[in-house]
Amino acid sequence: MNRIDPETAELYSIADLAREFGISTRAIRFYESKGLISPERLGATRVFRRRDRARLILILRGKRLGFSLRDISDYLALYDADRGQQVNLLTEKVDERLQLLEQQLADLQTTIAELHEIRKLARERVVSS
Amino acid sequence: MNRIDPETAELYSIADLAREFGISTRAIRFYESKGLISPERLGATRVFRRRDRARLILILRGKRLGFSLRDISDYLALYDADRGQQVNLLTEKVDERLQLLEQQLADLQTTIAELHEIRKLARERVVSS
DNA sequence: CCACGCCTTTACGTTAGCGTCAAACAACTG
DNA sequence: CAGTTGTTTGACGCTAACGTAAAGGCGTGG
Repeated sequence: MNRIDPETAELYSIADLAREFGISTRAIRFYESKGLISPERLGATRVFRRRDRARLILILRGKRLGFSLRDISDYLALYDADRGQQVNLLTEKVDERLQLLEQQLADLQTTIAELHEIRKLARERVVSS
Repeated sequence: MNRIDPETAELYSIADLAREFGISTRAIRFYESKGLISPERLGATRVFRRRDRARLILILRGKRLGFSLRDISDYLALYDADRGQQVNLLTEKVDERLQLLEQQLADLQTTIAELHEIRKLARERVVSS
């Protein structure tokens, strides 16, 4: 347990990940410059492993949710807090996040319901015309 | 039906709404400049009615969901499309929106679940230490 | 009358999140 | 060996969404 298997640690170039996720290499470098990912180097060239790729997925999901990179950075820190963190402080921050997300969930459900309503009204209009 | 009752058409100053929603008057003017709201004028002074206030609520909800003002503008248009719009085109746009929102809903639920998981792991660590 | 508070417009400043060259090096390919 | 492809680090550009003065109009109260 906790052993790293080097065989399964696939390597990705920056272009690989850019292609896979439909983003620019510039964006990826930008995320690194903001400390959201920290790929290894082979000389000067960036080498990404599964961990970096996983983080990228979280970053993009955060963006779809409308979060700033700053927010996403904080969010990633919660994942990192695996070891050697004050647990109280961690759960506190997690709970903060959850509150925000549940507010967002409520907003989202309201909005979805309203759109369904609009569609329904539109259809009724068609029928009665 | 469809009659407007002038008695219930309350009036708000820009400062009223700014205070109520905890935003700046600058922001409200900015939203107007982008065509998201269009208050009446008394001389040069903006006069807001319930309709504008309702729109503001939708705007702020859109922002909490991470949408750009451009997106929100399009969204508001769906509400306006009450009368005299191509119904097909309307429902089409509504459905587009709904797709995005449901993607967002899925992202959100995943994220919430992961955070619950993190909290659970943190607590287990406390117990076993 | 004059200060005070609230309103207006105009305009420049700021931060985030990249896009877009530019210049340079490394490896492969014909 | 020249050319293509992929990488790097700057550095400047750009849009969105306001913040922040600056300068002035309108009404009210002392």
